Amino acid sequence: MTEAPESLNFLEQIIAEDLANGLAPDKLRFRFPPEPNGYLHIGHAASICLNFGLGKKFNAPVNLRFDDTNPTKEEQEYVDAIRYDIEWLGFQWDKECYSSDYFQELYDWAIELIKQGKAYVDGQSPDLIAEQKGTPTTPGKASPFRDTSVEENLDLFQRMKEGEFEAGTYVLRAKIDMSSPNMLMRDPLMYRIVRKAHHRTGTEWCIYPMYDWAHGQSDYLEQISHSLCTLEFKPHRELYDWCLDQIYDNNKLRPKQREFARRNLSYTVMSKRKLLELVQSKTVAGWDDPRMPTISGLRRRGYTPASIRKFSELSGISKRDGVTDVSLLEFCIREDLNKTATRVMGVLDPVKLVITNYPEGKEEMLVAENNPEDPNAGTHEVPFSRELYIEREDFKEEAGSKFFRLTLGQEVRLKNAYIIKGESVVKDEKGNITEIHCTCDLDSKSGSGTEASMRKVKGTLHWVSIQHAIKAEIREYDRLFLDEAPDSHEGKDFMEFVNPDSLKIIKEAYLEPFLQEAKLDDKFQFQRLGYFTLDKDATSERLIFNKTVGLRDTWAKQQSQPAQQGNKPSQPSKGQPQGQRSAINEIQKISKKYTNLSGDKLANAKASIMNLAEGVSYEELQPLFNTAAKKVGTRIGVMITLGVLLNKGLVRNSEIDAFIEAGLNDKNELLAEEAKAIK
RNA sequence: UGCCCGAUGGUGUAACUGGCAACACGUCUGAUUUUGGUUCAGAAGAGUCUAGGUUCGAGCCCUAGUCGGGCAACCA
Repeated sequence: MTEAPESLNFLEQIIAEDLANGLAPDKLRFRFPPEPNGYLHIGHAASICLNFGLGKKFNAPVNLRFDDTNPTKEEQEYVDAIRYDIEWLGFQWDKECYSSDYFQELYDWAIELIKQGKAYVDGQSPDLIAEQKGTPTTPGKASPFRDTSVEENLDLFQRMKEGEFEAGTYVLRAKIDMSSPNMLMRDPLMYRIVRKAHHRTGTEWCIYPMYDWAHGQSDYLEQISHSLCTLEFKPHRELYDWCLDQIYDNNKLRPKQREFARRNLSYTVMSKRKLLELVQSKTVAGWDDPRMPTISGLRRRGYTPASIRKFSELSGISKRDGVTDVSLLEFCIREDLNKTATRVMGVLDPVKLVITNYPEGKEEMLVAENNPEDPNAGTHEVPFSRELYIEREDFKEEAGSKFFRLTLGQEVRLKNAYIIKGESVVKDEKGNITEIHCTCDLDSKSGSGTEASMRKVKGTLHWVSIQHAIKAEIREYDRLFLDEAPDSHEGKDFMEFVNPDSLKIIKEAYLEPFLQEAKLDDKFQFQRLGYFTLDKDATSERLIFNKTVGLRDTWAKQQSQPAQQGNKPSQPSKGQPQGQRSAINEIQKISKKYTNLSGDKLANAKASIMNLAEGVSYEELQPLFNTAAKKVGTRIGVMITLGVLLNKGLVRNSEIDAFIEAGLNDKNELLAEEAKAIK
């Protein structure tokens, strides 16, 4: 009977509260308000999924509104791209709106404000106006135009509209409060003159409203109930409300602005300006370069709409800014593709394998399962013959017992084919392996049901038949930046962290012929390698596949651990290394619950700490002197450890004395006791 | 020097509004496996920024600090 308590994010809670306080459910309406000045990225996807998700959850319409009040930056190209991306993500908007649809209403309201003495035309230079604004800590000064008469303001504003003045000569300002602690309330600009054709209104207007005068009013006109934006707009809320106050009619719904944290992804940047810089500097091939965090880039890379929606869902919504690890995004796409991608075989770094006991000239078609996760996915045929390619790294002449691949004298299975045994290698004069010779157990054909075919072997390799293989270009991508948060370093430009090896092109890889028929949106798993999708540059003569993401690879992980190779950007490693625990960590762990113990258990804990303390250095211990007073257990553990170190000849210093002194004076008897013992 | 916002495992979020700090990713074991994938079972990892206070009881409420972020575009 009791439902699992559904956990709402803070915005859903606000909406639920409004509903509980009497807001009619059919009044709910949301909007996604992009400025058409760039392409959508994964951060926008969070906002899209939030707004459209809310619409779905509360059964409310969601408008798509292009916030197009600045013709110097905005273009139809972006409008089209944004529309496409949202639909591709799987969302449908109710009304398609444009701020520019409201230019007339906005203008009329501005006239009203002037008439009420709440707005004035300012003819000063931008510099002067900025100077008069003051600073966050010092109040601003009134403009000499602040007290211009209503009639004169009306006349000036009219002439602004009619194009009598040059761009930059006059602006309309709201008359609010030049000494407000909120800089945005210091007589903000409402209108400026811009001499540029607008992508929708053409040259009809030469004055354009600013964001603050347009956004809330647009929400109001569309009767948006909840206007959700990112954190940096928080200070705008006061102005948003002020603007609404000027025009608000009690019979209508009053929109409410609320703010949430934007979604950042590790190892990339997310601002349109920086993405544009990557494009313009030719660091990437375009907005839809598969390394870009744009929706179009992710799409080209092979990400699915479902995976991006899942990512947004798992990331959640909050008011605290942070960086979400790309591993979550990768998890989402693997999860989706594992269930849907067709399994195929392709060899990226080939070495020739000859099956010496397989008849020359013979070829046979073998059956390959399209997707083991989906019994209804069917099968396809794959040609087999005496000479194959296998992956170079799948063979070692001599290998340890942990190598589950082909070695001399060992058996492995060729996926969907036969069990083979490595026999000998052919090398060139430099000692490079040019051919591997093996024999195969002709009774072991996969799916034949013979006893031989059921045999357990150490590993399974993917392969292609040389004579049947088709060639293709493969593009593998690595993270675009070497740093987890490339734009978070003061004094360093994010471009310094660009990963020079983010793109690896394999000009000639060998694929099974089934792939000749691949179409643009098809998703494949190249078995044991990863997920791949056809690139839009591909033609039937020249196939090109993008690697979306690799399979999880515990083998590669093991390999790179001891060597600690620097060729792959290492995982973020803040704090303690995981998996192993040092003595000091162990002491902390035991100490934590120290005060809950008594009798034998207490004695045992103390003994363990003293024992572990033998392996602790002063450098490790010293930082723990700052342990919060309330973490008594930890401080006791530190005190005991300190005692052991002092016993071993550690020289006292002021830090140590201070720590002991604090312990002596502590309310906790156990701590005071330990302190006394080493005083 | 002002105003606003935030702070919970390595990361992202929860904690039904004061009651045993949970979930996911990641990490590590083990089992299964014709993908070193998937799946399954398990583990480690948090004294909830600090110091006080209210309370039988505080991640949550109050006070004061600390740290981080935002705010002075004719951008949105």
